[in-house]
Amino acid sequence: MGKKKGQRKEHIYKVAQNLFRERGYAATSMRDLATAVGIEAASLYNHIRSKEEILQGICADIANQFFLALNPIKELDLTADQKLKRAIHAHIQVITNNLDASAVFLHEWRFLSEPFLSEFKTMRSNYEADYVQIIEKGIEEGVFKTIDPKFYCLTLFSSLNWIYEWYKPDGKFTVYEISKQLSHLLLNGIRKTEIV
Amino acid sequence: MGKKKGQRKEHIYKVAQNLFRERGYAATSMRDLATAVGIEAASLYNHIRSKEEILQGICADIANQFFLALNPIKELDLTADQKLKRAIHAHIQVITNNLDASAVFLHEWRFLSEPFLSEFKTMRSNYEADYVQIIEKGIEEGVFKTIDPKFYCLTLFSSLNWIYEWYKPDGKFTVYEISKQLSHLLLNGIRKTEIV
DNA sequence: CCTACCGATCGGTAGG
DNA sequence: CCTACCGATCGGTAGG
Repeated sequence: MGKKKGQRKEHIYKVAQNLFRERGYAATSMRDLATAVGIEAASLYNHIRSKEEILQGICADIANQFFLALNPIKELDLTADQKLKRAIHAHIQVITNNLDASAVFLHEWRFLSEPFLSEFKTMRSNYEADYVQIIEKGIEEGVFKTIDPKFYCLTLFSSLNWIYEWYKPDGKFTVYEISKQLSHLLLNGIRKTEIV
Repeated sequence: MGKKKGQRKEHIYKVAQNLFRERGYAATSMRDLATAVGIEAASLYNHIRSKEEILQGICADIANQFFLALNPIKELDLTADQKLKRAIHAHIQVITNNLDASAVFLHEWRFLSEPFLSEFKTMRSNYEADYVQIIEKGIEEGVFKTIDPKFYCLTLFSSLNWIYEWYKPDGKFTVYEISKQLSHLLLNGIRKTEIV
């Protein structure tokens, strides 16, 4: 019984992730969601408390996954560029394993109400700070150029967080190839002979 | 008289750009817009035909600006990396000169109805194709590594199109500095010694 | 540019 | 999980 109800809830979340991604959170009605699930709108409330609860669940889940992927890498005894490579790979894996949910996480978080909105922003700041730290260490070690760490970090994330837009699980690139090429590009650029 | 009405319309568009960016197109009501403008909701319709007409206007305007900025550069007799640098600078200028409108253009276009939606997608494809062409030429010329042009292009745009999120006109970086640093980063990476 | 109002749809609840 | 329904709000119109 409890198991069956959990499965249904799971299903509602999966469908919601897809609809919120495709149409946006605000433009997706509970009737849209119910129809896609195959039940009446009122019946949704036997499984979830509110529309926003679904959004909260999606955002918390993805946030958690990002930290679970990054935390072990932080402790490793590696040079900054190797550490950054691993972090990039971990981040890409979370996105490609959760295409719909990642898209919602990245674009629909602004519809969270307090205190979830503030929690989200704090969490995101912490995550970015971890990356900034790796980059700062790399500059100290002389592995990286003396670029502004925050600026580099924003550029890096923009590239990583765009992947859900074009990545296809059965496309021409594997996750490993994307990760390798993106790391290479952002670490070494595309120009053959560097002009200083 | 006609001039006064045009000014009001202009003002409605400016306010709409800001609201659509902050709250999203779907979550912004015509009453929100009217209140922010300082009139009643019904009065908006003396200046605009519909909510979507505003979105269409914003998207068309920004699309036009991107092409106006890029077209003259395409004809120039420059190496691919120099041409790409100029294109990047032009693209960044359009975004930083139209922060609200660019954000709407980049994220709210999916609420366009047909035929505007199809027109938008075609236009965007053409713009991307212009960049791909520059990159392909650079690979032929031996200026660029043999990276996948489409892949590089997507990464490039993701970095450029993220700028509106953090750029502040009175911030620590000028538009010229951002453009220079971003070109440098994406052309040369951040690693000091390239590992092949 | 306003008041007054339209039908449609919204998130959610009552009660079974 | 359903039928029936709530008050609120939506984009937009009529008429002045």
